[in-house]
Amino acid sequence: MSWTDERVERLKTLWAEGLSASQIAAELGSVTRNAVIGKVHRLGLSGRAKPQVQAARPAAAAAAAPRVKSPAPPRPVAPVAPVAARPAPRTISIGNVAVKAEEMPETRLVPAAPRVLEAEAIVFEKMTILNLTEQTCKWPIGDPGRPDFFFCGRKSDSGIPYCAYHARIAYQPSADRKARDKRQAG
DNA sequence: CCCTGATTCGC
DNA sequence: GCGAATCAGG
Repeated sequence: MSWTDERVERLKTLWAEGLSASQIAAELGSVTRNAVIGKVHRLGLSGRAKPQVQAARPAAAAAAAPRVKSPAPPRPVAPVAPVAARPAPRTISIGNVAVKAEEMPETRLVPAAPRVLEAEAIVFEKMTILNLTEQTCKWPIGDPGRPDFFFCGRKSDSGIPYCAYHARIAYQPSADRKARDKRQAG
């Protein structure tokens, strides 16, 4: 695959939208982020409007993204294995306390503003599906199948599919679980 | 370790 | 022109 006019235009657009080189590489396919960066320099581009930083704050990043018109975003693919069986949490019980998803640390529900939803959906998909790795938290936020769905995305170490926060929820210590169950039972 | 863009230089 | 390797930084 080479830099056809079409792919160059796509590159310009995505770069202007603030996607990172690796995200653009994934979007275009058949190129590495190095190739993208090299091309960006040869084109004399450089310095995007709003750098997207990391994927850890999808709502904020998307809010900063330009509101571009775009075709309907492709449906997110079914989430990877560990996620599939787990419902998207709106509230989560920790002990006998229900925590709203909105209040979970460093997680955000996507604002419902329809006019920015299209741009957000694209960014989120890149940051969710394409950027999920062995060590990103796969706790789903929102409804899979909706364009504003995304994963928590924070770091998850040692082969655990969730970040430290969500791992605690997913894998409650037996003592805590027993205590909670006892309270609920009696 | 994860990621980012910048630069070099053999191809 | 291209992009892997490398560098420098968060």
